[in-house]
Amino acid sequence: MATIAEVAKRAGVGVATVSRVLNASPAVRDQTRQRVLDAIADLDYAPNAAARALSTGRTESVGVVAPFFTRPSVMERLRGVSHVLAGSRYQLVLFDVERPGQDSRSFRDLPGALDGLLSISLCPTDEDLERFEAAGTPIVLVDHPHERVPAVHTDDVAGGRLATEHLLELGHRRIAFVGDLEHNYHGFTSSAMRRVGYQEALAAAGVDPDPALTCRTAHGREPAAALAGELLASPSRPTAVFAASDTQAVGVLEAARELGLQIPGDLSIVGYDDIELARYAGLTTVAQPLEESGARGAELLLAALDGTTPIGHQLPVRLVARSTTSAPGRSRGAGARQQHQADGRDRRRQARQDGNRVRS
Amino acid sequence: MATIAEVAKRAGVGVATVSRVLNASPAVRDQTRQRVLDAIADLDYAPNAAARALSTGRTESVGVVAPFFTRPSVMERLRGVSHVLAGSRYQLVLFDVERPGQDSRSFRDLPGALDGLLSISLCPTDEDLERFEAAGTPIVLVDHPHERVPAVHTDDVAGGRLATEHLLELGHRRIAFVGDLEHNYHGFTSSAMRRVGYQEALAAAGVDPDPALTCRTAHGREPAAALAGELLASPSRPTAVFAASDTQAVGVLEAARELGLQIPGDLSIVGYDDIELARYAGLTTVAQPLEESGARGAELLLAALDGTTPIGHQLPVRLVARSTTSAPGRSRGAGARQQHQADGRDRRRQARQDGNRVRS
DNA sequence: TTGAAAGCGGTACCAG
DNA sequence: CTGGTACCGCTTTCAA
Repeated sequence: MATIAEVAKRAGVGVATVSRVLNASPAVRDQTRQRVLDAIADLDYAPNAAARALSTGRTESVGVVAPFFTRPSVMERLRGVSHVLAGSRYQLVLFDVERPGQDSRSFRDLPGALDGLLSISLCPTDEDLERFEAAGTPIVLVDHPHERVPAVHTDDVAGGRLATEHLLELGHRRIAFVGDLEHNYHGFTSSAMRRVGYQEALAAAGVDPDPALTCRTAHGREPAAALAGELLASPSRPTAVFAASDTQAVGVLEAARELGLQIPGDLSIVGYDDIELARYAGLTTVAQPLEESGARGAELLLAALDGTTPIGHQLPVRLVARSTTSAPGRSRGAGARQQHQADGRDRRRQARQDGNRVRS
Repeated sequence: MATIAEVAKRAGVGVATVSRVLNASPAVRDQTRQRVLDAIADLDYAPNAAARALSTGRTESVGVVAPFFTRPSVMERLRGVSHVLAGSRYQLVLFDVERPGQDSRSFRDLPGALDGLLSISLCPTDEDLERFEAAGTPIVLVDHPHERVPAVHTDDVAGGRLATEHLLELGHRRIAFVGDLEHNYHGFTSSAMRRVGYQEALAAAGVDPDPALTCRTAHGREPAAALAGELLASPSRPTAVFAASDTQAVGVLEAARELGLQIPGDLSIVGYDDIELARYAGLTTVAQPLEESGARGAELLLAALDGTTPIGHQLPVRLVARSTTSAPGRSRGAGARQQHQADGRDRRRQARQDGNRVRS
């Protein structure tokens, strides 16, 4: 690979001039620039990114950390991020945080190696944050609110409430919750928040919560199916299940079918996220703009990289009633495209209408 | 951010020693090592990736270029790549090649900035290849065969044949093909190959091909739905459609339902890829191991990075009959879990059984 | 408008 | 085992 020195020599100029041409500096005579350009073409020269990074202190790349890359919801967010970043000069470096520990190692080294960081669903520790701040590396959070860091998030508690209220309104009283294990490292809290919303809604309706109906298991369709298998085999089985994610909801759906239960006649099911699959499974769910959240997060990060101080904001959630919910004991769907709007958006930011439009 | 020099000073040693500790060289007395380690901890030192890259010539990162990041099939492949890479020391730099041109720019600079490259579904030009070869940067292809470059691929022609034969066996004669536009830059050829398989199967069955039934449109559910809408409204509509991807098949499915057609009674549909959605849509499809292909590709690349010269191989495809196909005019599914096995694997490599196992 | 030279923060060779 | 030092390739003053 040719170096800048070779280009300079061939063009009969100094390396500084080549550098100027490379960086589109106006302070180069046209004639000179052309000689340099020719030399670059002749030598098939391409600048060395590492050398440039070392010299400038910037790497032209942003990191995206995402847990559970496996999850469709994360994939959809990533898609939004990728699209926005593809239009910028930054490269996207992906950190798949599947197992704990893996990330803490990375996080330490990251500030120096990256110009910015987008954290999806994960919340960096205060220590991590300090490190980034010290290095002047901006961070933006997606799917996790934060006091000090710009974040694009939704109100998971409100979402959980929404799902549960939908079931309550249909007449259900024995409503189970199926969510993730909550001893997550690094504050992956959405399932827990949705559970809180669930409990709030039950309490508000004066329904006595049955602890046996609040279930948690490893994320994924199969664990949820296994759990639901037991739950639904019980004589005191619930008439409805609110799952903290569509993936888990589909697991519950499978388990129910396995047991010969009619959906929604014998069991109503509400999911969360509205991933593409939910639409095809006809799943009633709490929808949030996944791809958009990623895109917004990336835009915020780009803005931060540009020197501005972006402020985060909340995206709306809404209930999408499909065919997995109905009144208990009935066999028809919830009927008439019933859609509750409930964006838990901060009222003080109500004005940001344009920023919060829901694509439907 | 602390530098190696500061650490050295604080530990009372030379920078070389610190570097040795950093790189786990055994040639350091334990006592000295400890002093250095302490200094590192005190200063909260983290090595600078750019400096290291400049010095060693290696960046510890591999690029993954993927077109149409939007496609579920690509996402599933990426998932496999990510999982394997997460277990290595390499970082994953993602290149989303949505629009042409975007990539050619990148490709030029890539060899220097990356230790290796994994190209998904895309085929680099010979020129690109030369550049990588010259830079000693290994490339591995996923979903695209190649003579000179290790690749993990499937036989798309065989897959197209498989789908079409399935329909022919059911008794269909008017079989349409719905695929991507074929004037793709950079050799994204799978749709075209599947079409060839379709045509071969028709010819082998002695069915006169009707050019009006071979359709191509932009990739995606909606374009396919629009196309199918016209195709199916025609009085001489086909009794079956083979779509070059599940996404397009779902579009056809929607269009058919829109027209009030019974599936599979009035129209049989076969997709391709067996993405997660296919399972829920009950779509008959040609399955290929998507996630596995990504994982395999990543393993190959890791092997190449390790100095070995890996050889690519072919992964099997098979038909999965679900409920969108039946004999023409009947209203039931294709029945008894009929599954054709047809991995178009190179017979000379037949021995590599272990490497080609199908997960079902 | 241009060139010389001093870093940027490591690695690795060469002495000792 | 350890330290000094010459690069790695580019950017960016500083002078000319």
